Amino acid sequence: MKISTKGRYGTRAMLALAGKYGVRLVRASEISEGQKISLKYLENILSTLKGAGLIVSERGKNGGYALARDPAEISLYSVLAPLEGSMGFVHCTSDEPECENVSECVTRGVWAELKEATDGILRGTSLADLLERRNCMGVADTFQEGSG
Amino acid sequence: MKISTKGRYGTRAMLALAGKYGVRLVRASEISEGQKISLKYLENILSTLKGAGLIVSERGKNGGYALARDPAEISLYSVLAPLEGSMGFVHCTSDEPECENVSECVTRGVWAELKEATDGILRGTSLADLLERRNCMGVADTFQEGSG
DNA sequence: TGTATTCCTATAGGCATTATAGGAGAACCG
DNA sequence: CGGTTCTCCTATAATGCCTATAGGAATACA
Repeated sequence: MKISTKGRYGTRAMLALAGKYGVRLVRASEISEGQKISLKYLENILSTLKGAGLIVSERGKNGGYALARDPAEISLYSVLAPLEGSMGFVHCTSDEPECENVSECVTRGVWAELKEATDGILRGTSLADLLERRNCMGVADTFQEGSG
Repeated sequence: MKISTKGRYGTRAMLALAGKYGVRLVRASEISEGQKISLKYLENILSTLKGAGLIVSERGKNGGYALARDPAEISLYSVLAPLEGSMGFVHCTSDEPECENVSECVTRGVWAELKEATDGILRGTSLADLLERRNCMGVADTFQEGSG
């Protein structure tokens, strides 16, 4: 029932990039320092996000990362999905659509309901939505997170 | 994002008990064999469920387990909560209500939404509901589960 | 006294998550 | 060019939780 650190760190990194969308590239080290995430670990996460087509990058001096498209066009679902591996509460509602006992499985329906509900929320929330919330909160340029 | 084996096994065990509610006690070994769960592991799970007040037990010969109350009065949430440890998607929406960065935390609101949605479904689904679904499916007395 | 069962505590095993490391490749700049 | 700064790639270590197992004590009944 928990979102992994990859999912949470990745979300924060994406928000950091969203804050500079259309302005400039952001170095991994900037995000790492601002959010207190290990640089190397963050690199792995950014690599996954790039593989998913969510961000673009430029190497070399003055290089860095940027969102591949507008923050309003990037849902939380699309960020979490590649980082979490699979988004189901049980195996058989995500990776493998069925198992030999599907016809007798009473609980599968409930797990599927859970997935539908959460998928809906995550698909319906974009990075831009979250940025807007931040503005309403009148908070600074960082995206701190506690022990969570 | 996954429900642990404890949560899933526990749910199945509770369904097995629900099937005999008001009829007789059910031995752990019966459930273990019927559902292909290690007896010892199942004992641990049943112990947790008993600690949560969901089931009662009798020792000794002819002993066994039974639901503490009507299946209609036992929600899936109440079954999963003690087995899963905490039902939040992040730490700060379950165990610790707040962290020092709560005021700046943009993502917490979304994680809380997820929790509300799933909690609602799980609280709204009772063991009796699931039993009824089984009857509609015209299936036998067991609660098999696949790889999930 | 024997048998069947729950109950309690400790501990081992597995394995995914989490994180670190080192260096290769690429772009810029003087 | 050569130095610097950055991404990028692969491998591997460390951690910790989840999963499972084990042995035996307590209890009930016949």
